[in-house]
Amino acid sequence: MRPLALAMKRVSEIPMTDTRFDPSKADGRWQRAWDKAGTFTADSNNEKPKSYVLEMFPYPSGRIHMGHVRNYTMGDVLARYKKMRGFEVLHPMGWDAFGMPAENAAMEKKVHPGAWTRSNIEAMKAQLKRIGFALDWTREFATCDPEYYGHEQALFLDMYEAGLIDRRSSEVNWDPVDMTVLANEQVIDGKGWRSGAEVEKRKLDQWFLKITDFAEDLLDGLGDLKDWPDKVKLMQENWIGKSQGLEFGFSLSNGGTLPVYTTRPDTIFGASFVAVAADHPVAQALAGEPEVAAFIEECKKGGTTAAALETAEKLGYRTSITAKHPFTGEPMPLLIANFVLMDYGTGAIMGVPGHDQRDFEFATKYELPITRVIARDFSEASAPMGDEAEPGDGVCVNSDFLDGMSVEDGKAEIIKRAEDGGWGEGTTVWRLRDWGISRQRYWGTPIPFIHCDACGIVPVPKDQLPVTLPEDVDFETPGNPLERHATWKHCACPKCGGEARRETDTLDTFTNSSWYFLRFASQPDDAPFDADEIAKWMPVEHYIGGIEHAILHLLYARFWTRALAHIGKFDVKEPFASLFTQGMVTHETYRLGERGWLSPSEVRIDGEKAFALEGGEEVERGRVIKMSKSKKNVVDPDNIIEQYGADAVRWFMLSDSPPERDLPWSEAGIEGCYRFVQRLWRLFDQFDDSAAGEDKPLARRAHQAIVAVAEDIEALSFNKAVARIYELTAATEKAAPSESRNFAIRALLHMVSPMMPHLAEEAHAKMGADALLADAAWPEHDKAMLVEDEVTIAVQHKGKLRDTLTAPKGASKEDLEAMALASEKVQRSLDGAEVRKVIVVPDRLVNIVT
RNA sequence: GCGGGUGUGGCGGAAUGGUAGACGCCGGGGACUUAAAAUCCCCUGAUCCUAUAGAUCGUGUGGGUUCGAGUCCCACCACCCGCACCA
Repeated sequence: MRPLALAMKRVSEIPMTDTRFDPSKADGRWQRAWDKAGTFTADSNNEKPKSYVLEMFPYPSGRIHMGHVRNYTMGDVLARYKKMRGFEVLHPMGWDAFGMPAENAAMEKKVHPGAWTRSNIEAMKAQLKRIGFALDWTREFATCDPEYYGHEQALFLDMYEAGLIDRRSSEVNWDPVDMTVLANEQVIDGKGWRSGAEVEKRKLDQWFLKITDFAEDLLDGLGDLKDWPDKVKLMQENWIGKSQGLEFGFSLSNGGTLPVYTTRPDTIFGASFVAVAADHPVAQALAGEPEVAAFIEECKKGGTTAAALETAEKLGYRTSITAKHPFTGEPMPLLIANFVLMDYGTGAIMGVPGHDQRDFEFATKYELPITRVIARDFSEASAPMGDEAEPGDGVCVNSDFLDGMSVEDGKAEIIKRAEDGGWGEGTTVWRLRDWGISRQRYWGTPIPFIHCDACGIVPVPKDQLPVTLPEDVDFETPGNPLERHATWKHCACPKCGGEARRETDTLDTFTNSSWYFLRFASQPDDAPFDADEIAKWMPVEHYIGGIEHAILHLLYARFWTRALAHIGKFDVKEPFASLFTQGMVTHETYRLGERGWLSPSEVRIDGEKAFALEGGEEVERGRVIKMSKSKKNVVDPDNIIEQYGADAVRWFMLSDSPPERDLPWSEAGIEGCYRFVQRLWRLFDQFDDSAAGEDKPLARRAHQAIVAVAEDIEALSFNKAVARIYELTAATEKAAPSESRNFAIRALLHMVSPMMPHLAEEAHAKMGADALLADAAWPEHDKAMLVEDEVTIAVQHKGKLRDTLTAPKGASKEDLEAMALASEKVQRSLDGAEVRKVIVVPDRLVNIVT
């Protein structure tokens, strides 16, 4: 730790004086004042326009980290700014409290997941309070509260009623370490998103939410999300994966029909084989033959990781079956192929080697015919194929009646003929799958269903909700504690009264976060939410969180909102009007041979080099990457706040880096922020009631800053707002006392109040105010003061700057040209050359062309 | 492979087609002080130079459009992210 940091500790013990702001006293004082006054309690019963500012609620892992601080500081500035602008602001906080880590803790530390979660929430809430966030804590809840998940169960039953929920046997992603099913979205590179274990395929009875019913709607809706990052919209679009093509049947030589799906019906005359997935019924029917069985086994072995797929060789097995081409009637071989996926399309394809790279590689290997049916130009119909497929655009060739047609027309023509002939139809295929939500875990929302031998699957009657989790569970053995609990699952069938069993699966935690924003907006006891309140607050005006939720959470939340609107709960389609994905907080890494990674607090920086505090050896300074426990490059917010106060940390979070990019944490940076807190404190102290007189240039800068900072905040360009505040601060410091200077000081006080609320309140009170600054309005600006009366004109010759001159605003082109030519520097540059043309941009520049 | 993003001083980054490097950090020099901390002031892209002046170069690379390009267009390079045997 650097000497300055040590000095800070002493500083905090020095009483607050005119020249020193003491956050250790002020922070708590104002946090209590806001609490007591209910300053940030949202009230829907007034005429003010409403604004809902929301940050993605945290998982209560134990400690707040810098990423949270950055995320919530941005939201906090927006919430406080909106309030200053006359909006009634809803800015709530809660806890995404179900999930695996609680169960892992239960296994490792022998604590109940609920107790572990509750104590984490308590600790993290205290941390958030210390940062002074303008949150409406009256609406706080945790998703593990029975009231919350009980309402979730009710919504689940409503969705079941409406046919949006399915129970079916399905091949699922099974995580052998967490011993649970995972959604496709939770499988990353073939591994479980939490455990990192290689995911296996299993067939299980599962509950599904029919998100695919909304595929088209979810895709179309992206078009309306004007204030979402294009990147996120694209990721969702790709994930939903709409593709249009033709589904048709091949007549097989064994008498059957094989449905295939293709997006390129225009290339049908280039088809030279047909291939099915290893687990396709046609392949399975042949599994009696030992050779086929062996091949199918071989196909299953291949890894599913990206690297494995990249290098995986295309394998095929040629069956004795042939398929008849629908137009030429030619028999084509049917193969079993490892690259055909059972769960996309029909699990079978027509192979067109000339115009699909995979088919090309496959055909080359198994010596199947490769014909050109698309060419760049009709005259190139007989051009030989190269050593790659040609998947691009062109015209149809060697294709009978399609010859000469564009790819697009060719597609339409084949689809039309297939439909007219009754052997196929144009279809849409989606990449998106239904959302499997069953989890064989304890710490989640119990699925409110009962299995009865006589009545089948029976929903739990709503008056029996919530179905709560049993408290007495053990985590000694792997698997689902609900399943092996002695009594919990045994119950009476609500229909026949006979003996029955509760569903022991719980809901995927992503269901908890799919509607929490609705519960924040209204919290009646007897219903999940109130439609009138929803109408007042929704949609969320600003939603801020990490890019890692671009698909999972954000797609699910959009789906739930649509589904609930679909069943008539309210009239909101999109939950989040604007979305902002903030960058990560990063830090340099330190590594020392055998000792491995060192944390920043174990390292002393000296110029270019770094040394271990313990032992003094030189340490290797590594890349600046996301703060993570494993690399030890973390900085604990609590320690920083204790040293520098909440406002310095908040200011750091907003400074320098644009909010969507990564923010490198540095000791020097936070010290600079602390210095600025103190600098402002001294400036605020110079507010002087007795000062008189006008300082027009300073007043003008203040008015301009009021407008510019507001624009920057609204654009979430906090780094620019910060820079402008620095500029106005410097100008104000230099100015002599005047009424204008007092105005500038007050403007600064108000402008920094969303960012450094404690300092601002303290200074505000010291200036004699008895109301809270948090309730004050954004400063007014005078339009007349925005306009300069003198401007600086750049004078260029040969495209280079030669001189600058000061001219009255609005000076005529002729005057500017004359002034420019009169410049000694310009004349020297011209050196007698003939002026051919002079370009004058009023109030900006003069460019002389010779 | 497909899709997207980024590239500007030592560092983070500013810049409606119009003075590139605002603002912050680092660094250097100075003032104040017995000394230190804190604070304040000045300098700080590179090169040349006859040095309070001036010139040239400079926003990943190469072209183009323009009176004028970090910004627009074309081609390329590097890095980062997402998806991926999706027919």
